Amino acid sequence: MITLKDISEYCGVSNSTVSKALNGQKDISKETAQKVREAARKLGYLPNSAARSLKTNKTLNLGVLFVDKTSSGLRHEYFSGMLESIKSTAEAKGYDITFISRNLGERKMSFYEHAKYRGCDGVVIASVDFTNPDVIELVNSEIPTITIDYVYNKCTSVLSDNLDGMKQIAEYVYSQGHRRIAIIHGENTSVTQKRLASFRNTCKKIGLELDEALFKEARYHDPKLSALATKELLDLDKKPTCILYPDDFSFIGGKNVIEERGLKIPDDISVVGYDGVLLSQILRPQLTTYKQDSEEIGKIAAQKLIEQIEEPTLYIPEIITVTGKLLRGGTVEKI
Amino acid sequence: MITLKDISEYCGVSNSTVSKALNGQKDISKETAQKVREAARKLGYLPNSAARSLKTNKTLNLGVLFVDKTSSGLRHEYFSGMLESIKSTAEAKGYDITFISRNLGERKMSFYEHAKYRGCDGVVIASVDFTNPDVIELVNSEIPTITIDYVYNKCTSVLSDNLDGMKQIAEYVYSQGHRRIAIIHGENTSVTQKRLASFRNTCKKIGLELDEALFKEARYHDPKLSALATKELLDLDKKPTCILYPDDFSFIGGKNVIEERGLKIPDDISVVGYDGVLLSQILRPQLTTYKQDSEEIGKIAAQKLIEQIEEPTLYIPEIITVTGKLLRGGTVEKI
DNA sequence: TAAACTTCCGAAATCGTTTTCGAACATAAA
DNA sequence: TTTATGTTCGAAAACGATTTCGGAAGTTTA
Repeated sequence: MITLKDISEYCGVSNSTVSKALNGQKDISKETAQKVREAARKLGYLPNSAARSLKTNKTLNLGVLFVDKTSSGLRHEYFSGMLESIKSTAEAKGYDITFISRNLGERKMSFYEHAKYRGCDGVVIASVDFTNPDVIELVNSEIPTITIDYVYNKCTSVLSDNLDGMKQIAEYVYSQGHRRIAIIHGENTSVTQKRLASFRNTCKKIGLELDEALFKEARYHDPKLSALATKELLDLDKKPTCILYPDDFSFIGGKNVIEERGLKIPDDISVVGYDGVLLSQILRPQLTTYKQDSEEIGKIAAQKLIEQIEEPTLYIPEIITVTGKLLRGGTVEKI
Repeated sequence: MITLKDISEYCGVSNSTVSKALNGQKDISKETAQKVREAARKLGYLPNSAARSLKTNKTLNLGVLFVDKTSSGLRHEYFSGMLESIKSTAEAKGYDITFISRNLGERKMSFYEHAKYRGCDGVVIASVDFTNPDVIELVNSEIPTITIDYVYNKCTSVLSDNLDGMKQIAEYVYSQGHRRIAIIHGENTSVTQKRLASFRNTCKKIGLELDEALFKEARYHDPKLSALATKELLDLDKKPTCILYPDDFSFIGGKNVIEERGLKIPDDISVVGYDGVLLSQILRPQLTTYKQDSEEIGKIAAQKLIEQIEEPTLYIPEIITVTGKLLRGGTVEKI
């Protein structure tokens, strides 16, 4: 392994000179710096990140916390897309990505301990149970953190605009003449709460009275539960003319039930998804849905986290909302 | 930050004693070891991984190389499932996962340099362009590597059994009476080559003569291209009775075309996918497909890599094939 | 010419571990 | 009693970088 020492011997200068030259300190003459850099290249020098971070207390390493209760986890395009985006943004700024988990071998660690042990400069928290004490410990620690789709008091959060999403969906569906709009919503999380609140609010604003019978719960990303909910809705005396699904993938479950009953989308019943995953736009008719900009969310999260790491004194927690876009597919019929 | 020194002062023993006690060396008396461990717990000691790996040259860190040309990358369930599995297997053995990329900040690095810089104890290589010189450099380096779905001479590889997959599909479809079987295959990769070879081979074995007009290429994970290929196939004078798709997701593209033409699956035409992603089993009728065991693949890859890292002297490169399972959905009609 | 700056470089301390080797002591064997 | 053996611990040297501080030139100013 080539170390600083090898270079210094090769160049006939000291250790410190080499280090400084390579790091672009300005108390090194141009000629020396040039000579050192060339030698480094020639010898194939690579800095040792362990040694470096031991001394500097920085690792250029970002943790990501990506666990979820339903364990659909990375299988969900919203998260895998976000991860890709976090990754490439971080890399462009010189940071690597490490997954934070709770158990490292036999040893059980809290998330905080793990992040600390790995020396993460910061952590992106997404798709977890935010009420978990371990998560809270991490957020309250000295390690810079940023959360996605959840707000804590003291750390920056990036939110997909669920208020806007549901508002746009509700308004659009209403504008197409629908008055009996059913909503199948996910389990009780802050995201679900926002979507529901926004739905109720928007309905109220446009003067649509709500029928509690049209509210059904079905866990996210679970087509079977959505199928069940769809059945219940279709069994109602006063059937909905439109069903909003918790996410695009879950919609497939509903779709099956609808088609089983010989109903046609959108002629007999209209449907709307949420997320705007690839699949939704491949289906025929294309699914009307709200596309969450998971890439933008990931990008901003990484950027803000890195800012916070590199300029801690300028840091002010903020809440950043990333709006998505209503994709008007062909699953909502004008009536 | 609590260091060894703090513990040693607290306990009134030396640095080395603390280190040895914490690492379970046996030249420390039970009483001392006990005392030290308690103090460590009480003070909230966490080892500094940078310092540790500086000294030991081990990081307990695994790199994963996950880039692909089509950049569907982690969005593909095959890979996201694999990653999850690699991650949890590695974690159980005390290893973390870091993504390896090529650019760290302004500095362009080769994959090898990156892995070396981060001190990865080993690297899992998947879903990349395996002919890339940078990948080859990494494989040929001193860093333990393991490849997925590609074989190099000197490193262990874990392969999804594409030969078996295509064989099972072909045999099954044949057994259902199909004689004009079209195959839409992915771009020219080693995976595609294997599937094609297996298809041709199986057909030959069962005495089915091949019609080159029934071979179409459409990039993986690209429903539009599959739709195109499907059109061409349906425009043939002698139409296929069954179409094999490169993957489940691409099938959706074909499905649209088929339904546009007023054909019904499986009554008018049979179809088969590949992968066995969640979606495929949600569709109605359920897609007949070959489920690749991406979790098993990830698990074995992580296990073997760790073995290689921890017992380098016992290491012998091997080729491990993970078979999947034919899922008999409802998209292949008996004729 | 002396004083005051600059510019460029190096010695050495330091980060927090692990590990080697020998010391000290106790115990067992001769 | 002497010798050999075992047990338990600590001093000190690494690992490979960064950084502080001061010294030696060379250059400018008074």
